[in-house]
Amino acid sequence: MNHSLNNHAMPLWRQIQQKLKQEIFDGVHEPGERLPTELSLAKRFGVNRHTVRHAVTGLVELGIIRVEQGRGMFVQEHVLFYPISKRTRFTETVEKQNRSRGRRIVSTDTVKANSRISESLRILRGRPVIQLVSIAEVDDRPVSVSSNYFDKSRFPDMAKYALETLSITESLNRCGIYDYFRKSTRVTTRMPTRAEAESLKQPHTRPVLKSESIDMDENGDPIGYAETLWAGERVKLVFDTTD
Amino acid sequence: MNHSLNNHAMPLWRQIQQKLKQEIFDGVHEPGERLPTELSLAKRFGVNRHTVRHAVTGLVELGIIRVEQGRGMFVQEHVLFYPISKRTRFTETVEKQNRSRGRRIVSTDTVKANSRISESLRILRGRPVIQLVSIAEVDDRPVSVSSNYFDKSRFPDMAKYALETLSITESLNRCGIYDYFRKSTRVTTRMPTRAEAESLKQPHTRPVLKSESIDMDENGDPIGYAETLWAGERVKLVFDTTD
DNA sequence: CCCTATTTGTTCGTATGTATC
DNA sequence: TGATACATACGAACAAATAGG
Repeated sequence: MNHSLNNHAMPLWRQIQQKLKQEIFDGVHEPGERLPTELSLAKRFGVNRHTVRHAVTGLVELGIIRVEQGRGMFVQEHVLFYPISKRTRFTETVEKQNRSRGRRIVSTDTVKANSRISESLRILRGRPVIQLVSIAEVDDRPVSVSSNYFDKSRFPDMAKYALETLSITESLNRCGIYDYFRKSTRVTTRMPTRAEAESLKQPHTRPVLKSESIDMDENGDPIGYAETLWAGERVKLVFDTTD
Repeated sequence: MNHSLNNHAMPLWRQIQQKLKQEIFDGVHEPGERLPTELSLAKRFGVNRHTVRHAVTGLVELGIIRVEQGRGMFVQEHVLFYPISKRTRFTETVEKQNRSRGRRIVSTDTVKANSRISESLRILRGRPVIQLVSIAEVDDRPVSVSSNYFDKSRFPDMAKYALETLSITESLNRCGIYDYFRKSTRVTTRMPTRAEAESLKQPHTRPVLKSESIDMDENGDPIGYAETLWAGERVKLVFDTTD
């Protein structure tokens, strides 16, 4: 019998559910952190393990808690809804969700276009392209690692501008591209390498989303190709096809 | 020295590359199958392991072979490019890629709308909805497992029609919906459960794509909500945002 | 590779209170 | 009052996944 809970004839499991919800809301358990085990929660509340499980199922349904067999229960991270439409802009997208954002340039380089890059940018294979590797962060946590590719002969100073402005959109502005549009986006999934998991600060046992996207100018000509890895647990790509 | 390869002064690695490509094209190694180990290939061609690796990297670049550290090299399955746009139809989509297709109804049921379903269909939580679980197959291999949800009060006979026609589009036709549109699609990734991996006939150590999609009628009112799991290794979702 | 400890998932059985007919 | 169904709660055992040595 637990007297601190036993009131109002409300079922035990519901009382526990509300208590846990409140604690998570109050920040007792941070997003992403592991919750106490079922057994220890059962002990704490003075109930059977089943009762705790019953309480938790509702919170899983609500997307507040995520359960992983053999690992434990975790407070669900706030997933970032990342809308992808004709005009996709990282900065605008995130600020609408009241999150802080940032971009870190990892490296800039000049490489030869492989088949995928050359097809996307409609240039010859082997031509020099500027590779821009960057990490996008939301609420001080990395959400994606991108490799952006630009035709070097068309945008010779992209690398410099990117390092100065830390923004793709702004860099393109300085190159004379005042507006651009998302042409297509391909999405797959795979397991990350150790290094990729490290960059995204996520366990390497969890999958990532991979997107290959092409941006174009007003004439429909490609201006940039990008391959982006997204932290699978913290991101939902949203495609709106209403118009 | 290997005399069967050594001709035309073509580099050994390139000869090996072409030989492997030819074998895969000829079906000696089936898509998805494991290739011989680097070492055994090296032995077979009478070259050093490095030479084989050099040959393989080119095939990886071309998307013909996939290498998984510690597991081996695999012939890349033909990925299905699944375009998602305003008008998304499974049948049309697949036939354009000259693949055979099929849909298997796993179960039909009447369940209560959870929060996600009710929000998507704009009905009250707990209202009865028809759940339609089906497996889509391409070239006799499952590519996705879908749960489609329809408001039971609006489409009371969906389950019956689906079992008869094995097609969502056709079933909606019989319900008086002669045209419908994709409203939005959300994409994430996660690891599959054992049962899900089994349904998709894929290793349970490989991730799946999850999409949550809403279809609407001409008036913009929702008519169906679906959660779909895609075999991550065999599918690329393609979002075209040109119009 | 096996082995072990930890943790969640599943399935039994049991008991009690409550609502309904 | 009795019969029945359902929700709540506990206990035990085993299965399955994970993590670490």
